[in-house]
Amino acid sequence: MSAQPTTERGRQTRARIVAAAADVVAEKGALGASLDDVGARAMASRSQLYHYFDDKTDLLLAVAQATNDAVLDAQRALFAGLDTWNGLVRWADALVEFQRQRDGRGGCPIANLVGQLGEREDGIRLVLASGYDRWETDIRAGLAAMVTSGELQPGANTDWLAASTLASLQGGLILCQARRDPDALRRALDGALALIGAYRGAS
Amino acid sequence: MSAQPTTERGRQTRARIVAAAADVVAEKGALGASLDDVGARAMASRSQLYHYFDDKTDLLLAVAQATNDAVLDAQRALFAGLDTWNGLVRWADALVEFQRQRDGRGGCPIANLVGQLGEREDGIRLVLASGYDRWETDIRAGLAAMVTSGELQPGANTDWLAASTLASLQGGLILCQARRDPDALRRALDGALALIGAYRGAS
DNA sequence: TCCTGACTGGACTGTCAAGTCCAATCGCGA
DNA sequence: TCGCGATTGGACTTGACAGTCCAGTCAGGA
Repeated sequence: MSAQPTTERGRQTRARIVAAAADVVAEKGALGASLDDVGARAMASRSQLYHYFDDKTDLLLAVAQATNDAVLDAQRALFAGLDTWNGLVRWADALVEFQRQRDGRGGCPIANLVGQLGEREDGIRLVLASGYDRWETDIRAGLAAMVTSGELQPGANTDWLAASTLASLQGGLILCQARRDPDALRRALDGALALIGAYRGAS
Repeated sequence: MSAQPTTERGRQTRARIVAAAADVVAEKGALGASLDDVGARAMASRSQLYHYFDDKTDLLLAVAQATNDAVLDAQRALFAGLDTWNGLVRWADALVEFQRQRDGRGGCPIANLVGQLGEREDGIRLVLASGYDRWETDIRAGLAAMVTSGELQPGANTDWLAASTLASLQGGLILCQARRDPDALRRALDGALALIGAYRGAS
């Protein structure tokens, strides 16, 4: 069984390993990432890796959790504004702008892990699914607030709209990634916005 | 340079290798698929692999092309009906039903390859992007026919709607794959249908 | 101070996979 | 039939990587 660090030094070492592993996985893929790479980047020896993690799969599980946190934390400020139409538009604009800065490279880190490990590591798949759940919940909360404030009509199905919006985002990111074309994400999100916009209050 | 087969026997061997490789890649992932696995499944020796393909990357390129063809060919009959609203609904229903039969497993084979190889093999990424282009083109052609027939309003932007629909489908498939929940795809496609539906003729 | 458990260093092993090589066989065209 | 290029068999080389092992060092509590 992998040991939980009990000292401050141990916590830092474990955190360094996970951060390094996330980097290496992003760069070389989950299967292509070697523990030698991870150890070198984390300035940690082999025994440290096996002190804190059972095996490579256990480490990848931690990487999946860290990836969820990174993706969602990066949007935290924008999520807070999702309770107004303008905030929703700003969120979409920011996502597109981010892809533009990266020239359409990279796609969604969570989706990449799903593609690499989703069919082969059920535990990791579940972690990634929980990341999507959190994402969808944040979107839904914003839409629900817009219903409460009257900015969206009371009849708007926020469960469905949130699910559909996250799907548009994820699909837009894949198309953007495959084509290196941020406009693909732009079109996808414009579709999601148009769908939500159909429920805007008459006011 | 990899040799193109000139005899019938050679063509069959090459085809057997690509089919076997596609199977193994689907099962174990692109990096996890070993040439020994592929050779065994294709009843082909190591020299046969290297006779028809430069290296593993070259083989994976052929697998990507075969995957495009498989995904699009499987929908060919449904694509033909995309020129009516009912045909569009049937297409969506068939995609959801297919995921139900698989218990939400597998996701989109093209998207899985993007996640595994998109950031590391540019040639393969381009092949996969061309698969998406063909897919989007088929959807767009159906929508354009609906505009021509008057089933959609003349102002409907078929480029945008096709791109947005494919994104909803791809995103729905990823969410379905991560959660093992075909309803995630259902909600995503319902979003796409609702967006298109907003442009249906007044008739 | 000293003891103990947490933590660390790094060599070592066994396995497996990509790619090479050469000899052998097949079958079409002259 | 004969020659030759296309095709095939499979052993071999080389390197990389996951996981093991043991001998340490560190630091906080008694």
